[in-house]
Amino acid sequence: MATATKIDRRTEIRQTARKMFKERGYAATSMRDLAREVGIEAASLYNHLSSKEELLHEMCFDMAEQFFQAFSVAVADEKSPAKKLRAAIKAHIHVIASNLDGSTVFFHEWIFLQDPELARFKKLRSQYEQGFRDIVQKGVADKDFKEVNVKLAVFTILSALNATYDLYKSSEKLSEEEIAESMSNLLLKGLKK
Amino acid sequence: MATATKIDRRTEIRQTARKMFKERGYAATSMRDLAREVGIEAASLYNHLSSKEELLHEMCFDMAEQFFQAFSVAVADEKSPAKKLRAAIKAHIHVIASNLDGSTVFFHEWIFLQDPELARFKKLRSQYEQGFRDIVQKGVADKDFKEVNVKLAVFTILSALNATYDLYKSSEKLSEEEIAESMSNLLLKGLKK
DNA sequence: ACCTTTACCTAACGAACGTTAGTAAACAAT
DNA sequence: ATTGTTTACTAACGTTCGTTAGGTAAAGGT
Repeated sequence: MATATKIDRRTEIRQTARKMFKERGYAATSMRDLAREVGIEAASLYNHLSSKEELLHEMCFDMAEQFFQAFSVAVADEKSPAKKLRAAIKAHIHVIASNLDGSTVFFHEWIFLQDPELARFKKLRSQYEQGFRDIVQKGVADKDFKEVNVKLAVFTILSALNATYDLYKSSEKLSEEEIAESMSNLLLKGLKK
Repeated sequence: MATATKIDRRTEIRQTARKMFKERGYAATSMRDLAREVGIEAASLYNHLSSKEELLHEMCFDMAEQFFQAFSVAVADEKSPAKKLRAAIKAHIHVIASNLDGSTVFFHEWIFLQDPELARFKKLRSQYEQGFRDIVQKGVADKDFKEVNVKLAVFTILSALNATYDLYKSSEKLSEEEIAESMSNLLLKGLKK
Protein backbone atom coordinates (compact mmCIF):
# COMPACT_ATOMS: atom_id res chain seq x y z
CA MET A 1 0.00 0.00 0.00
CA ALA A 2 2.99 2.26 0.22
CA THR A 3 2.67 3.42 -3.35
CA ALA A 4 -1.06 3.90 -3.19
CA THR A 5 -0.82 5.90 0.03
CA LYS A 6 1.84 8.09 -1.44
CA ILE A 7 -0.18 8.82 -4.53
CA ASP A 8 -3.17 9.72 -2.40
CA ARG A 9 -1.17 12.16 -0.28
CA ARG A 10 0.43 13.59 -3.38
CA THR A 11 -2.96 14.15 -4.93
CA GLU A 12 -4.43 15.49 -1.73
CA ILE A 13 -1.62 18.01 -1.34
CA ARG A 14 -2.00 19.20 -4.92
CA GLN A 15 -5.75 19.42 -4.63
CA THR A 16 -5.55 21.38 -1.41
CA ALA A 17 -2.86 23.63 -2.85
CA ARG A 18 -5.03 24.41 -5.87
CA LYS A 19 -7.89 25.39 -3.63
CA MET A 20 -5.71 27.55 -1.40
CA PHE A 21 -3.85 29.23 -4.26
CA LYS A 22 -7.20 30.01 -5.76
CA GLU A 23 -8.67 31.43 -2.56
CA ARG A 24 -5.72 33.37 -1.12
CA GLY A 25 -3.36 33.53 -4.04
CA TYR A 26 0.01 31.83 -4.47
CA ALA A 27 2.11 34.46 -2.70
CA ALA A 28 -0.20 34.65 0.30
CA THR A 29 -0.37 30.90 0.83
CA SER A 30 2.50 29.59 2.94
CA MET A 31 3.75 26.04 3.00
CA ARG A 32 2.78 25.96 6.68
CA ASP A 33 -0.78 26.98 5.78
CA LEU A 34 -0.88 24.23 3.21
CA ALA A 35 0.55 21.65 5.60
CA ARG A 36 -1.95 22.56 8.30
CA GLU A 37 -4.83 22.10 5.87
CA VAL A 38 -3.51 18.70 4.84
CA GLY A 39 -2.92 17.74 8.45
CA ILE A 40 0.85 17.23 8.46
CA GLU A 41 3.92 19.30 9.28
CA ALA A 42 5.34 21.73 6.72
CA ALA A 43 8.59 19.82 6.44
CA SER A 44 6.70 16.64 5.60
CA LEU A 45 5.32 18.22 2.47
CA TYR A 46 8.75 17.88 0.97
CA ASN A 47 8.39 14.12 0.84
CA HIS A 48 5.77 14.71 -1.83
CA LEU A 49 7.02 17.73 -3.73
CA SER A 50 10.30 19.49 -4.37
CA SER A 51 9.32 23.12 -4.01
CA LYS A 52 6.40 25.48 -3.67
CA GLU A 53 6.93 26.74 -7.16
CA GLU A 54 6.76 23.22 -8.55
CA LEU A 55 3.14 23.09 -7.39
CA LEU A 56 2.27 26.24 -9.28
CA HIS A 57 4.20 25.12 -12.31
CA GLU A 58 2.34 21.81 -12.46
CA MET A 59 -1.05 23.47 -12.08
CA CYS A 60 -0.44 26.02 -14.81
CA PHE A 61 0.96 23.64 -17.39
CA ASP A 62 -1.57 20.94 -16.64
CA MET A 63 -4.36 23.41 -17.31
CA ALA A 64 -2.68 24.66 -20.45
CA GLU A 65 -2.59 21.11 -21.74
CA GLN A 66 -6.24 20.61 -20.97
CA PHE A 67 -7.24 23.75 -22.81
CA PHE A 68 -5.23 22.76 -25.86
CA GLN A 69 -6.54 19.23 -25.86
CA ALA A 70 -10.18 20.27 -25.52
CA PHE A 71 -9.83 22.91 -28.21
CA SER A 72 -8.37 20.66 -30.84
CA VAL A 73 -10.91 17.90 -30.23
CA ALA A 74 -13.83 20.34 -30.32
CA VAL A 75 -12.76 22.15 -33.44
CA ALA A 76 -11.89 19.06 -35.43
CA ASP A 77 -15.52 17.96 -35.70
CA GLU A 78 -16.86 21.22 -37.12
CA LYS A 79 -16.74 22.73 -40.58
CA SER A 80 -17.91 26.36 -40.56
CA PRO A 81 -16.11 29.05 -38.57
CA ALA A 82 -19.29 29.82 -36.65
CA LYS A 83 -19.70 26.21 -35.58
CA LYS A 84 -16.01 25.88 -34.82
CA LEU A 85 -16.17 28.98 -32.64
CA ARG A 86 -19.23 27.74 -30.79
CA ALA A 87 -17.54 24.40 -30.21
CA ALA A 88 -14.33 26.04 -29.03
CA ILE A 89 -16.28 28.25 -26.63
CA LYS A 90 -18.13 25.27 -25.25
CA ALA A 91 -14.93 23.29 -24.84
CA HIS A 92 -13.18 26.16 -23.11
CA ILE A 93 -16.04 26.61 -20.67
CA HIS A 94 -16.12 22.88 -20.06
CA VAL A 95 -12.47 22.80 -19.09
CA ILE A 96 -13.02 25.66 -16.65
CA ALA A 97 -16.14 24.10 -15.16
CA SER A 98 -14.35 20.79 -14.68
CA ASN A 99 -11.35 22.44 -13.01
CA LEU A 100 -12.64 25.41 -11.05
CA ASP A 101 -9.67 25.67 -8.74
CA GLY A 102 -7.06 24.86 -11.33
CA SER A 103 -8.37 27.25 -13.92
CA THR A 104 -8.56 30.12 -11.44
CA VAL A 105 -4.93 29.52 -10.55
CA PHE A 106 -4.11 29.26 -14.24
CA PHE A 107 -5.68 32.65 -14.95
CA HIS A 108 -4.47 34.57 -11.92
CA GLU A 109 -1.31 33.07 -10.48
CA TRP A 110 0.86 32.34 -13.52
CA ILE A 111 2.66 35.66 -12.96
CA PHE A 112 4.54 34.00 -10.11
CA LEU A 113 6.22 31.54 -12.42
CA GLN A 114 9.94 32.13 -12.84
CA ASP A 115 11.47 32.98 -16.10
CA PRO A 116 12.30 29.93 -18.14
CA GLU A 117 8.82 28.56 -17.41
CA LEU A 118 7.19 31.97 -17.43
CA ALA A 119 8.29 32.57 -21.00
CA ARG A 120 7.18 29.09 -22.05
CA PHE A 121 3.82 29.69 -20.41
CA LYS A 122 3.26 32.98 -22.21
CA LYS A 123 4.12 31.38 -25.50
CA LEU A 124 1.58 28.60 -24.92
CA ARG A 125 -1.09 31.15 -24.08
CA SER A 126 -0.47 33.12 -27.21
CA GLN A 127 -0.53 29.94 -29.32
CA TYR A 128 -3.88 29.04 -27.83
CA GLU A 129 -5.27 32.47 -28.58
CA GLN A 130 -3.99 32.14 -32.12
CA GLY A 131 -6.24 29.12 -32.54
CA PHE A 132 -9.24 31.33 -31.84
CA ARG A 133 -7.94 34.07 -34.08
CA ASP A 134 -7.56 31.64 -36.96
CA ILE A 135 -11.21 30.68 -36.67
CA VAL A 136 -12.42 34.26 -36.58
CA GLN A 137 -10.10 35.22 -39.41
CA LYS A 138 -11.52 32.43 -41.54
CA GLY A 139 -15.05 33.57 -40.71
CA VAL A 140 -14.23 37.06 -41.88
CA ALA A 141 -12.58 35.77 -45.05
CA ASP A 142 -15.65 33.64 -45.77
CA LYS A 143 -17.85 36.73 -45.34
CA ASP A 144 -19.62 34.80 -42.65
CA PHE A 145 -18.43 37.21 -39.94
CA LYS A 146 -18.32 40.98 -39.99
CA GLU A 147 -15.07 42.72 -40.81
CA VAL A 148 -14.00 43.09 -37.20
CA ASN A 149 -10.60 43.65 -35.66
CA VAL A 150 -9.79 39.98 -35.22
CA LYS A 151 -7.37 40.39 -32.33
CA LEU A 152 -9.75 42.57 -30.42
CA ALA A 153 -12.71 40.29 -31.08
CA VAL A 154 -10.83 37.25 -29.79
CA PHE A 155 -9.58 39.24 -26.84
CA THR A 156 -13.16 40.12 -25.99
CA ILE A 157 -14.36 36.55 -26.37
CA LEU A 158 -11.60 35.01 -24.29
CA SER A 159 -11.84 37.67 -21.60
CA ALA A 160 -15.49 36.85 -21.16
CA LEU A 161 -14.88 33.10 -21.18
CA ASN A 162 -11.98 33.28 -18.77
CA ALA A 163 -14.12 34.94 -16.14
CA THR A 164 -16.72 32.18 -16.10
CA TYR A 165 -15.17 30.39 -13.11
CA ASP A 166 -16.75 33.23 -11.15
CA LEU A 167 -20.24 32.14 -12.17
CA TYR A 168 -20.15 28.89 -10.28
CA LYS A 169 -19.77 30.41 -6.86
CA SER A 170 -22.92 32.48 -7.19
CA SER A 171 -26.19 30.94 -6.14
CA GLU A 172 -27.57 31.00 -9.66
CA LYS A 173 -28.04 27.51 -10.98
CA LEU A 174 -26.55 27.95 -14.38
CA SER A 175 -25.37 24.86 -16.16
CA GLU A 176 -22.27 24.72 -18.29
CA GLU A 177 -24.47 24.34 -21.37
CA GLU A 178 -26.57 27.37 -20.55
CA ILE A 179 -23.49 29.48 -20.02
CA ALA A 180 -21.86 28.30 -23.23
CA GLU A 181 -25.07 28.74 -25.21
CA SER A 182 -25.85 32.21 -23.89
CA MET A 183 -22.32 33.46 -24.29
CA SER A 184 -22.00 32.06 -27.80
CA ASN A 185 -25.27 33.67 -28.79
CA LEU A 186 -24.35 37.01 -27.30
CA LEU A 187 -20.94 37.06 -28.92
CA LEU A 188 -22.13 35.81 -32.29
CA LYS A 189 -25.47 37.54 -32.59
CA GLY A 190 -25.23 40.45 -30.19
CA LEU A 191 -27.57 41.99 -27.70
CA LYS A 192 -29.67 44.07 -30.09
CA LYS A 193 -32.70 42.71 -31.86
CA MET B 1 7.78 74.04 1.19
CA ALA B 2 7.33 71.38 3.82
CA THR B 3 3.74 70.77 2.84
CA ALA B 4 4.45 70.59 -0.87
CA THR B 5 7.36 68.20 -0.39
CA LYS B 6 5.23 65.96 1.77
CA ILE B 7 2.44 65.82 -0.77
CA ASP B 8 4.92 64.97 -3.50
CA ARG B 9 6.41 62.10 -1.54
CA ARG B 10 2.98 60.89 -0.53
CA THR B 11 1.89 60.88 -4.14
CA GLU B 12 5.12 59.34 -5.33
CA ILE B 13 4.81 56.50 -2.83
CA ARG B 14 1.23 55.80 -3.82
CA GLN B 15 2.03 55.94 -7.50
CA THR B 16 4.96 53.60 -7.10
CA ALA B 17 2.91 51.27 -4.92
CA ARG B 18 0.17 51.10 -7.55
CA LYS B 19 2.71 50.17 -10.18
CA MET B 20 4.35 47.52 -8.02
CA PHE B 21 1.08 46.02 -6.76
CA LYS B 22 0.01 45.77 -10.36
CA GLU B 23 3.22 44.15 -11.54
CA ARG B 24 4.00 41.75 -8.69
CA GLY B 25 0.76 41.68 -6.76
CA TYR B 26 0.04 43.07 -3.30
CA ALA B 27 1.20 40.05 -1.31
CA ALA B 28 4.46 39.72 -3.21
CA THR B 29 5.40 43.39 -2.87
CA SER B 30 7.20 44.11 0.40
CA MET B 31 7.46 47.48 2.07
CA ARG B 32 11.22 47.20 1.63
CA ASP B 33 10.73 46.68 -2.12
CA LEU B 34 8.51 49.72 -2.25
CA ALA B 35 10.92 51.83 -0.20
CA ARG B 36 13.87 50.86 -2.41
CA GLU B 37 11.93 51.90 -5.51
CA VAL B 38 11.07 55.25 -3.93
CA GLY B 39 14.65 55.69 -2.76
CA ILE B 40 14.18 55.79 1.00
CA GLU B 41 14.32 53.31 3.89
CA ALA B 42 11.34 51.10 4.64
CA ALA B 43 10.78 52.68 8.04
CA SER B 44 10.57 56.12 6.44
CA LEU B 45 7.52 55.09 4.48
CA TYR B 46 5.59 55.24 7.72
CA ASN B 47 5.92 59.01 7.81
CA HIS B 48 3.58 59.04 4.82
CA LEU B 49 1.20 56.16 5.44
CA SER B 50 -0.07 54.16 8.35
CA SER B 51 0.04 50.62 6.98
CA LYS B 52 0.54 48.59 3.86
CA GLU B 53 -3.09 47.71 3.76
CA GLU B 54 -4.06 51.37 3.82
CA LEU B 55 -2.37 51.74 0.44
CA LEU B 56 -4.44 48.94 -1.05
CA HIS B 57 -7.57 50.23 0.58
CA GLU B 58 -7.10 53.71 -0.88
CA MET B 59 -6.42 52.36 -4.35
CA CYS B 60 -9.45 50.12 -4.43
CA PHE B 61 -11.95 52.63 -3.12
CA ASP B 62 -10.55 55.47 -5.17
CA MET B 63 -11.06 53.40 -8.31
CA ALA B 64 -14.54 52.36 -7.22
CA GLU B 65 -15.43 56.01 -6.89
CA GLN B 66 -14.09 56.79 -10.33
CA PHE B 67 -16.10 54.00 -11.94
CA PHE B 68 -19.29 55.16 -10.24
CA GLN B 69 -18.72 58.77 -11.12
CA ALA B 70 -17.97 58.08 -14.77
CA PHE B 71 -20.93 55.75 -15.11
CA SER B 72 -23.50 58.14 -13.74
CA VAL B 73 -22.23 61.05 -15.83
CA ALA B 74 -22.17 58.97 -19.01
CA VAL B 75 -25.57 57.42 -18.58
CA ALA B 76 -27.34 60.62 -17.63
CA ASP B 77 -26.98 62.10 -21.10
CA GLU B 78 -28.51 59.21 -23.00
CA LYS B 79 -32.08 58.13 -23.52
CA SER B 80 -32.27 54.66 -25.09
CA PRO B 81 -30.86 51.56 -23.39
CA ALA B 82 -28.59 50.91 -26.35
CA LYS B 83 -27.11 54.38 -26.18
CA LYS B 84 -26.86 54.23 -22.41
CA LEU B 85 -25.02 50.95 -22.65
CA ARG B 86 -22.62 52.26 -25.27
CA ALA B 87 -21.95 55.32 -23.12
CA ALA B 88 -21.41 53.23 -20.01
CA ILE B 89 -18.99 50.96 -21.87
CA LYS B 90 -17.07 53.93 -23.17
CA ALA B 91 -16.92 55.50 -19.72
CA HIS B 92 -15.77 52.27 -18.10
CA ILE B 93 -12.99 51.84 -20.63
CA HIS B 94 -12.00 55.46 -20.20
CA VAL B 95 -11.57 55.04 -16.46
CA ILE B 96 -9.39 51.99 -17.02
CA ALA B 97 -7.31 53.67 -19.71
CA SER B 98 -6.76 56.69 -17.49
CA ASN B 99 -5.73 54.56 -14.50
CA LEU B 100 -3.93 51.53 -15.88
CA ASP B 101 -2.11 50.68 -12.67
CA GLY B 102 -4.95 51.52 -10.35
CA SER B 103 -7.55 49.60 -12.26
CA THR B 104 -5.40 46.49 -12.46
CA VAL B 105 -4.98 46.61 -8.69
CA PHE B 106 -8.71 47.22 -8.36
CA PHE B 107 -9.53 44.12 -10.40
CA HIS B 108 -6.93 41.73 -9.02
CA GLU B 109 -5.82 42.72 -5.54
CA TRP B 110 -9.04 43.60 -3.73
CA ILE B 111 -9.12 40.06 -2.27
CA PHE B 112 -6.41 41.15 0.16
CA LEU B 113 -8.66 43.71 1.81
CA GLN B 114 -9.68 42.81 5.34
CA ASP B 115 -13.21 42.21 6.31
CA PRO B 116 -15.01 45.37 7.22
CA GLU B 117 -13.66 46.99 4.05
CA LEU B 118 -13.78 43.79 2.04
CA ALA B 119 -17.51 43.53 2.57
CA ARG B 120 -18.01 47.18 1.73
CA PHE B 121 -15.97 46.74 -1.43
CA LYS B 122 -18.00 43.76 -2.58
CA LYS B 123 -21.21 45.66 -2.02
CA LEU B 124 -19.96 48.57 -4.09
CA ARG B 125 -19.02 46.23 -6.93
CA SER B 126 -22.39 44.61 -6.96
CA GLN B 127 -24.11 48.01 -6.93
CA TYR B 128 -22.08 49.04 -9.92
CA GLU B 129 -22.97 45.88 -11.80
CA GLN B 130 -26.61 46.51 -10.97
CA GLY B 131 -26.37 49.77 -12.88
CA PHE B 132 -25.48 47.82 -16.01
CA ARG B 133 -28.17 45.24 -15.33
CA ASP B 134 -30.80 47.95 -15.07
CA ILE B 135 -29.88 49.24 -18.50
CA VAL B 136 -29.98 45.82 -20.12
CA GLN B 137 -33.21 44.97 -18.31
CA LYS B 138 -34.80 48.12 -19.66
CA GLY B 139 -33.61 47.27 -23.16
CA VAL B 140 -35.23 43.86 -22.93
CA ALA B 141 -38.47 45.34 -21.57
CA ASP B 142 -38.51 47.85 -24.42
CA LYS B 143 -38.08 44.97 -26.90
CA ASP B 144 -34.97 46.73 -28.05
CA PHE B 145 -32.73 43.91 -26.81
CA LYS B 146 -33.19 40.18 -27.17
CA GLU B 147 -34.63 38.23 -24.27
CA VAL B 148 -31.29 37.33 -22.80
CA ASN B 149 -30.32 36.24 -19.31
CA VAL B 150 -29.61 39.72 -18.02
CA LYS B 151 -27.17 38.73 -15.29
CA LEU B 152 -25.16 36.58 -17.65
CA ALA B 153 -25.14 39.22 -20.37
CA VAL B 154 -23.84 41.89 -17.99
CA PHE B 155 -21.35 39.44 -16.60
CA THR B 156 -20.07 38.84 -20.12
CA ILE B 157 -19.89 42.53 -20.94
CA LEU B 158 -18.08 43.51 -17.75
CA SER B 159 -15.67 40.60 -17.96
CA ALA B 160 -14.63 41.73 -21.40
CA LEU B 161 -14.34 45.37 -20.35
CA ASN B 162 -12.42 44.61 -17.19
CA ALA B 163 -9.70 42.89 -19.14
CA THR B 164 -8.99 45.87 -21.37
CA TYR B 165 -6.11 47.14 -19.23
CA ASP B 166 -4.23 44.25 -20.86
CA LEU B 167 -4.62 45.80 -24.29
CA TYR B 168 -2.43 48.77 -23.57
CA LYS B 169 0.74 46.83 -22.93
CA SER B 170 0.64 45.16 -26.31
CA SER B 171 2.31 46.88 -29.21
CA GLU B 172 -0.98 47.42 -31.03
CA LYS B 173 -1.82 51.07 -31.26
CA LEU B 174 -5.45 50.86 -30.30
CA SER B 175 -7.05 54.00 -29.01
CA GLU B 176 -9.57 54.07 -26.22
CA GLU B 177 -12.24 55.06 -28.75
CA GLU B 178 -11.44 52.17 -31.08
CA ILE B 179 -11.59 49.71 -28.23
CA ALA B 180 -14.86 51.08 -26.91
CA GLU B 181 -16.38 51.22 -30.37
CA SER B 182 -15.32 47.72 -31.39
CA MET B 183 -16.37 46.15 -28.12
CA SER B 184 -19.71 47.91 -28.09
CA ASN B 185 -20.38 46.80 -31.64
CA LEU B 186 -19.40 43.22 -30.95
CA LEU B 187 -21.50 43.01 -27.80
CA LEU B 188 -24.51 44.78 -29.28
CA LYS B 189 -24.48 43.45 -32.83
CA GLY B 190 -22.47 40.25 -32.60
CA LEU B 191 -19.85 38.67 -34.77
CA LYS B 192 -22.11 37.12 -37.37
CA LYS B 193 -23.25 38.99 -40.44
C1' DA C 1 15.28 -12.33 9.32
C1' DC C 2 17.27 -8.45 7.20
C1' DC C 3 17.28 -4.40 4.35
C1' DT C 4 15.19 -0.66 1.98
C1' DT C 5 11.76 2.53 1.32
C1' DT C 6 8.06 5.44 2.77
C1' DA C 7 5.96 8.90 5.49
C1' DC C 8 6.06 11.33 8.99
C1' DC C 9 8.31 13.98 12.94
C1' DT C 10 11.22 17.79 15.64
C1' DA C 11 14.60 21.21 15.27
C1' DA C 12 16.65 24.50 13.04
C1' DC C 13 18.77 27.45 9.12
C1' DG C 14 19.17 32.16 7.26
C1' DA C 15 16.37 35.37 5.17
C1' DA C 16 12.63 38.31 4.83
C1' DC C 17 8.36 40.25 6.68
C1' DG C 18 5.48 44.62 8.64
C1' DT C 19 6.17 47.73 11.90
C1' DT C 20 7.92 50.63 16.10
C1' DA C 21 11.26 53.45 18.76
C1' DG C 22 14.40 56.81 19.09
C1' DT C 23 17.11 60.41 16.95
C1' DA C 24 19.08 64.00 14.03
C1' DA C 25 18.80 67.43 10.50
C1' DA C 26 16.14 70.74 7.84
C1' DC C 27 12.85 73.97 7.67
C1' DA C 28 8.74 77.03 8.99
C1' DA C 29 6.43 79.83 12.27
C1' DT C 30 6.59 82.78 16.16
C1' DA D 1 16.49 83.09 18.51
C1' DT D 2 13.38 79.57 19.78
C1' DT D 3 10.18 76.24 19.10
C1' DG D 4 7.64 72.71 16.65
C1' DT D 5 6.96 69.98 12.59
C1' DT D 6 8.44 67.24 8.88
C1' DT D 7 11.24 63.79 6.84
C1' DA D 8 14.56 61.00 6.91
C1' DC D 9 17.83 57.73 9.29
C1' DT D 10 19.62 53.36 12.09
C1' DA D 11 18.46 49.70 14.95
C1' DA D 12 15.68 46.52 16.32
C1' DC D 13 11.17 43.92 17.71
C1' DG D 14 8.83 39.56 17.10
C1' DT D 15 6.98 36.79 13.46
C1' DT D 16 6.89 34.18 9.52
C1' DC D 17 8.94 32.53 5.30
C1' DG D 18 10.76 28.28 2.24
C1' DT D 19 13.53 24.76 3.00
C1' DT D 20 17.07 21.26 4.93
C1' DA D 21 18.99 17.85 8.26
C1' DG D 22 18.48 14.11 10.87
C1' DG D 23 15.84 10.81 13.14
C1' DT D 24 12.05 7.24 13.98
C1' DA D 25 8.70 3.87 13.30
C1' DA D 26 6.13 1.10 10.28
C1' DA D 27 5.57 -1.48 5.94
C1' DG D 28 7.26 -4.24 1.91
C1' DG D 29 10.18 -7.04 -0.56
C1' DT D 30 13.42 -10.85 -0.63
